[in-house]
Amino acid sequence: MESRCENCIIRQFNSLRAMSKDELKKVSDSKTSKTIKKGEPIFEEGDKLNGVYCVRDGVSKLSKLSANGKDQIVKLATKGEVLGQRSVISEESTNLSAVAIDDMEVCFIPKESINNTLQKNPNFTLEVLRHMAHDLKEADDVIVNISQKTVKQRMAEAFLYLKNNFGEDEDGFLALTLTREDISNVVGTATESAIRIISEFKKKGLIHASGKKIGIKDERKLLEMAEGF
Amino acid sequence: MESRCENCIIRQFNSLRAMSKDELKKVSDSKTSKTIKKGEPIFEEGDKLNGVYCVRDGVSKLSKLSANGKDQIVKLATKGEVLGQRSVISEESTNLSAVAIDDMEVCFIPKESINNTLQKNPNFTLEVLRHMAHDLKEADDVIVNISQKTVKQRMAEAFLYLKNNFGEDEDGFLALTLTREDISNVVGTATESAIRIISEFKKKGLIHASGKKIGIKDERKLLEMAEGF
DNA sequence: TTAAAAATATGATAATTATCAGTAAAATAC
DNA sequence: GTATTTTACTGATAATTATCATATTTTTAA
Repeated sequence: MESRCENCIIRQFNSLRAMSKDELKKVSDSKTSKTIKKGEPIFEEGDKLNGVYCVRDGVSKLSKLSANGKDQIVKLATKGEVLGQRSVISEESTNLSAVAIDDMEVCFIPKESINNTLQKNPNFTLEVLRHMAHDLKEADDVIVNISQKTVKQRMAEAFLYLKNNFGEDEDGFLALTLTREDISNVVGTATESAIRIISEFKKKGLIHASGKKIGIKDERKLLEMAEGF
Repeated sequence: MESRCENCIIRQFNSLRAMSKDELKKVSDSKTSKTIKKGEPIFEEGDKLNGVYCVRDGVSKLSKLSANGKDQIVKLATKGEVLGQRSVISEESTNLSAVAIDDMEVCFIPKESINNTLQKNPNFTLEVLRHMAHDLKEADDVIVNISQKTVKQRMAEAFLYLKNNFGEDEDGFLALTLTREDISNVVGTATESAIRIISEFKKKGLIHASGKKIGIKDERKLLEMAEGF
C-alpha cells in the first residue's frame, strides 16, 4: 500500500504545500511511486515529460551534456525538491538530465494534476513562482562564480555547499559522497584538476579523505579560500 | 501627458498581456515613466525594489559584481522585458544591478499593483511563471556554456546572440553596440582577451569593425567556431 | 580646440587549467 | 577470491587565459 500525499511530510518543503486538501487528494490518486537505483536516470535531456517527480528520498544530479561530451551538473536535488517543473510549465522538453546519485524514491505526478491546479489555485502558482524565482537567483550566482572564480575557489565552495546542504555523517564526513568525476562536473573542471586540488587541500589540512569520503577539516580556511584570500 | 498601459504595444511582449482591462487600468494609474540616460543605473545590487520596471525603449545590462571587482553581465534586457520581477516576487533585495546601455525609457510599476494581480489573476501568475521558467532555462544554458566552452567559442556565440536578439543596422553592423569591456563581461573574460579575440576574428574575416561598431561577416564560420570546429 | 581621461590595442610574460600518459587503488563481476 | 573494469591519482607537457606594461586611438570635458 502506498502512502498518501496528504500525509507526506516532504510536501511541506515544496510548492505542493499550497495545494488544497481536495487538490492533494487528486494528486495522490494520480501519482505513482518509483524506486530509482543509484546511477539510473529519472529522465534525460530532451525528454518530453508527462509530469513532475517529487523526491522523497535520495539525491539526484541535474546535468546538461556539452558538445565535448562533458556533463555539467547544474543542481543537486534532494528530499522535497520537485523535478521537471520547468519543463511541464513551459511545455517544452527538458534541457536537463536527472540521474540518481543515491538510491532514490520519487513520486511521479502526471502533468494534468499540476496544470489543473496551476490554473485554478493562484496560491499554488505563486508558490511555484517563488521557488522558481529562488532557483533563478541561485543560477545567477552560479554563473558569476564560474566565470569569476578560479577552479580552486570553486572547489572550496563546492565542499562548503555540500556540507551546508547535505550535512555530515557521524564520522564527520560529508553525508553526500560524490565521485571525483561528479565533483568535477559540479565545479566545471577537468576530473584530473579536481583530483589535484583535492590532494592539495588534503596537504594543506583543509579537508581529509578516506576513499571517496571527504570531510571538512578547516572550514574557516576553506571559506577564505573560496572568497579568494 | 503620459501614455496608458492599455494602449501600450510593448505589453504584448511580456506577462502584462495576461492582465484584465481593469487590472491594467490600475497599473496604468499607479505607474510612473522614467527616462534613464546611458550609463545610469535603474537599480543596484542589494537594493530593495518597490516595484518592477517595464522597458519601453533602450537596453539594460543586468550584472552582478564579483569579489575581484569584475562585473558579470547575466542578461541584456530590451524592449518589453520586465526588470525586478524576481526580487518583488521573492520579497528579497535584488541580486543584480541594472544599468542603461542606451538611453532608456522605462515605466515603474509599484509592487502593490503586481502583487495584487498575482494573488487574484491565476492567468497572470502563470504567465509570469512561464517567463521565469524560460529565463531559468536560459540561465542553465549560460552555465553550461561558460564552464564547457573556450573564451573564443563564447565570443563567437556572443556575436551571434547579439545579432539574433538585437538585429543589425542599415550598414550591417550589430544594432546593439557594446564597449569591449561590456562584451568581456558578457562572455566572462578579461577585457584584453576579448579585444585580442576580436582582432583575431577580424583577421580571419569572421567579423568586421569600425570603432566600437562590429558587424558579422561570416555567420556560418562564426557558428562553427561557437560549436567548436 | 585642446588637454585630460577613457577606451582600444598589442606584446611579453606569468598563471591557470586541460590534456595525455601511465600507475595504483578500489569496486564490481564472475 | 581472482580477474576485470572503473575510479583515483600523479607527472609531464601543452594550451588557454590573465596580467602587466605600454602605445595608440577615441571620447569627453574644460
